Amino acid sequence: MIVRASQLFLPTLREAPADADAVSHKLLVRGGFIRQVGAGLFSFLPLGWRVHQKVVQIIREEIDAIGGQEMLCPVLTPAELWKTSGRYEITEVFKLEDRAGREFVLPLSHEETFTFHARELQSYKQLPQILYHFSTKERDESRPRGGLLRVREFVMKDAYSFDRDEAGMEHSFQLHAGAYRRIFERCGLQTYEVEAESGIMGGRESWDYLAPTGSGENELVLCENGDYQADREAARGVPRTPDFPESLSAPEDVETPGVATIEDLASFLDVDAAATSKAMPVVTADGRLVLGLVRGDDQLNEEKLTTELESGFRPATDDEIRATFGAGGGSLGPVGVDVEVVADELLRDGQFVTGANRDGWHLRGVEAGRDYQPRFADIRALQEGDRCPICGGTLSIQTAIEVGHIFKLGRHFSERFEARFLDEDGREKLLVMGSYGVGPARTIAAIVEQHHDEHGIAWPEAVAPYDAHVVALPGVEQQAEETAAALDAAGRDVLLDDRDQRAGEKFADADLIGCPIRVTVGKKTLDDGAVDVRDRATGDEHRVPIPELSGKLAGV
RNA sequence: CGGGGCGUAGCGCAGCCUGGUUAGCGCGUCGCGUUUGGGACGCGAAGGUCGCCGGUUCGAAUCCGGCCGCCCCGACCA
Repeated sequence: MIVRASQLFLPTLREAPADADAVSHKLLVRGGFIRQVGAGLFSFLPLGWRVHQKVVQIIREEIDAIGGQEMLCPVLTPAELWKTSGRYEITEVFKLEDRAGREFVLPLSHEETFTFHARELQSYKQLPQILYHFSTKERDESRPRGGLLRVREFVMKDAYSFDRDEAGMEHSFQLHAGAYRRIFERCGLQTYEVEAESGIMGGRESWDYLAPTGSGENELVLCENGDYQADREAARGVPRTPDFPESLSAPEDVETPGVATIEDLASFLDVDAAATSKAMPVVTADGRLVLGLVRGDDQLNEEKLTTELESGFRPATDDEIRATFGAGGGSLGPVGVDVEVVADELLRDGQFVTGANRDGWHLRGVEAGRDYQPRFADIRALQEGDRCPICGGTLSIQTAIEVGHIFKLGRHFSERFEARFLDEDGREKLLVMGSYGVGPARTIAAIVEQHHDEHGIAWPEAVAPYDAHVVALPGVEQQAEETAAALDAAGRDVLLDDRDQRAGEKFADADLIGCPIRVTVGKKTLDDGAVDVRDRATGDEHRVPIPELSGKLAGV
């Protein structure tokens, strides 16, 4: 196929839009792949949609290969389905009514609808099943950001597996894990498969696929020796051992005027920050006030505490703090107050400095178990400098984009929808489900984050908008056409830049758009009856006679 | 949801503080000419409800109030 740039809707920009921050956002907009319509809302222009479709096709092939069956469910969904599942209350769900007042939901994924259909599965003989579709998802995000990284509307491939038992679900889950690895590999995207934090739903196992990038919302933890990888939210690191002062037989008051932060406290008392503790009062969804306690040099991991409390929570207000502890924020501690204390595991052994619940005072030598009775849990966030839990190697943290997420759902939805089947033993049982999502747009953003230089994008072949970009310089239009035709005959999709522009501008656009090879046709080369073939990613350039083009392409 | 920033031609911006010609600049666009292997040059031209509504004033892009939109940070570090 040959497409002429002179007739293509391909508005490239010399400068990045002022509101773009992420590299992928800037380059996709500048290259004429996408345009913003509103916050978190993007149109895919012709070139962008070609890339999107290529990613979609790769996903389709890999999911089909594990037995997936493509179908299509509606976006507009009766609210009743969501009330049945219990997800109607989720804040990010878009809700609307028709003119008769009937309630609808715009789904953020399609578990409800697929489970609704799965009720037609009646016998174990029909299992397992993998059903999927590509469809538009809507999310009322509090804050869209980073171009394609977090949006309010996007196409997602979501697949659902239905099995007769856990073993079947495990098998379906592993099939998808394999498919996902192949999908990202084919897209030229480096990803890491990590266990995800299950959060408020609790108990469900899920894996994330994280692509390390320059910008993103996730943090990937990697061991220098390659034997450990995790999402920072769920990562287990081995922290350093604190330098404890001499222990005391009982807590001792110490006056600390004006000391509000851990840093101040450590230097004022001349103790290791790791030998202090930090108290964070929170209020759970059902109104309980809980004191979260972590080591002074640590940070609380909100997800972990949510899991531990089996409830979401918010920070306590100043008034609540004052009423419960009799002191302000900087002087709180677990001793002598009647509140539930959840202490991090690291506070189990040793003596720590804590707030005294008296403004301007702290306590030295506070010991869990002796001076207060906490519930212990792992609620600290992993931090740079922690050691690998497997080999003791150094852990690094880098930003990443979550491009895929696969869940073992179990019977959560089948129970609510009463999606049962008759098993071999004659008993009626609930379907055991899994769900598997991947976003092509996010995948594209991640690919750009991983494959670009200062001039623009360098697409991996499998997802490039066109295989070759033929730059036709003035005076050799005829030969440029012949070159494009030769590439086309060799089965390549060709973008032929036949615009009446200067060479520099065409080269700059070619670099920006990022097709894997650029073929320059100009007077300089024509004496040899040849063209210059340049590899976008490496910059290598070779002169190739036109008749040999199709044969030479593989080894540019 | 909290904080900060921004909104002036297709894109990127200045002007606003200190109100007063016909609202500018660069890029892009259109026409003519010269050019033509890394974003050329000359001449000419088009293109603006200064985000919206209201107020102050003889006079508002500029000052005041309200609203809308967009971006960034935060929504653990008490």
